[in-house]
Amino acid sequence: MTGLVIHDTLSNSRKQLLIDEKIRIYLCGVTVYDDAHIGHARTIVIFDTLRRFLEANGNDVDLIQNFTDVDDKIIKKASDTATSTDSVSKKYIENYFEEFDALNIKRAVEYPKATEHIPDMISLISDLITKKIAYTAKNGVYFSVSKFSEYGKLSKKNIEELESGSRIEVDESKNNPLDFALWKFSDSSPVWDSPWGSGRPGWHIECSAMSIKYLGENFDIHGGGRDLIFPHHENEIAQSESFTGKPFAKIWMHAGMITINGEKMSKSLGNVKTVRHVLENWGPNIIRLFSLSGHYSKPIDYTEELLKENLVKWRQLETCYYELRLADGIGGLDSISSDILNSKQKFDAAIENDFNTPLALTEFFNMIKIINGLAAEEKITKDITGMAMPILEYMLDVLGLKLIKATDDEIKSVFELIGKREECRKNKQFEEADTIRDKISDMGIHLIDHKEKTLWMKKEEIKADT
RNA sequence: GGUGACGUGGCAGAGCGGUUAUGCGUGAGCCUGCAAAGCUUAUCUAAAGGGGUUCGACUCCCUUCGUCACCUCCA
Repeated sequence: MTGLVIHDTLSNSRKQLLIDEKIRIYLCGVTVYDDAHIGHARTIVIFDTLRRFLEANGNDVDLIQNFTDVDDKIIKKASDTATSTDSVSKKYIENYFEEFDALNIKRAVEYPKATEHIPDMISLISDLITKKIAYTAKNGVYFSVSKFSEYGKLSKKNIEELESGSRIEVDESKNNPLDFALWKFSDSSPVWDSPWGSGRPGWHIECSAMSIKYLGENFDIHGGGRDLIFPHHENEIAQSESFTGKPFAKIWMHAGMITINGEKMSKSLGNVKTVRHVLENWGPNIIRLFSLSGHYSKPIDYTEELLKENLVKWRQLETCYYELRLADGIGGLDSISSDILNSKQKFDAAIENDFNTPLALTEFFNMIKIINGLAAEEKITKDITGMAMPILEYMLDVLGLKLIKATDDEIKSVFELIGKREECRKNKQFEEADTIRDKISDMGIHLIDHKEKTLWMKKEEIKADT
């Protein structure tokens, strides 16, 4: 495969993802100075799902995601909390992995850190200075925007308008207010030596240096949140293309923001929901479903209603999985196999069509409805499980969803208790039967009484508080 | 002010120049000893307003209004 088509921000058109032996993706990660929030989670879930889809279909994916671990905000946090910048970034990187592992995000191939790539940045900057595209001024080394004629091509801005509308405090030492820092002079920690004086790198240069280092000069997809289009990605293009003389990323893919009451989640508005908080209250699966419930390019409003809707769907999915898994009926496949194959085909087609996950989820849950409908009639057979389960598991894998599995001990005791309960029910000892049911329920296991038999499923505990 | 995007039924949310998207919610029912879960069925026939183009527009063009994002660190 594949026929994957993605909307490219730069050309403002849909582009086919061309596949050589490897698909190389660079995702702009987080600045590690504070807790990650649900907005970070959505962007990362989107790219994780894209990567999972490609891999599930037999492609080799090189996904690189950086950590920005040198930044003014980290410095501020360190001084506010009387620690070092290292310990600040270390702490939040640890938190990051804890939370995003819990979210079932596949680890990137590499998580390069800015602080570990200073020499790469310095050589890139040196080259730009040699080419007279960058210059040294009082406060640092700057990229001269006027030397890159295509500046603004990503964000569709033109330089004159930017200059007139600029709200940046004008730094008189710069040639042009739009010029951005490649290297900032400083004597206080964190600080590195450079040919131009001690200091630290500007923000944008790390992504140019690290993406080129790990993925080459021209790679497949460069991703991040929409809010990075300007200035971050615009500047990356300017630096990288000036450096290599080649087009940078082939496809620029940008994820929409999470909003609250229609407004972007941000610190200044005080409407931030941390990943940790949402994980505690809704768990990883609901977050993933929620994150994919709208098209990746559009905003999603964080509301209890939407979360609850996804919780309802999650419960249907749990039922479906256990109905399939515990099926022991004998019989044929009926027409269901073509329905299920159809769902799989539509699911893939939706994702290939500019990563249309809301449509893919519709197909996914449509398939679940078909299976659950059959289950309600007690018509699930081993043969049906044999054909449907691999497809269900494929979709679960692509979506990064993970069902809670019961331990062997739990399964053993559940079987015993179900047997006992059946006895009680036969003897019309309903109080005892209900007591046993409560006991099973305390184990997080839910019983499904069919006509002929009782099924069980281990349900994920979800508090469902926003 | 500039740039970009968007405005679909109570809510969420796709596609498409001419066929019911779909889901949630809500009503009724089935199953059950009772529940839960699940299922079945019904329900809303929606496209911000105004102009065009067209045999025909939710889908294309123009315009008014509205919303959001970016222009400053930001996923």
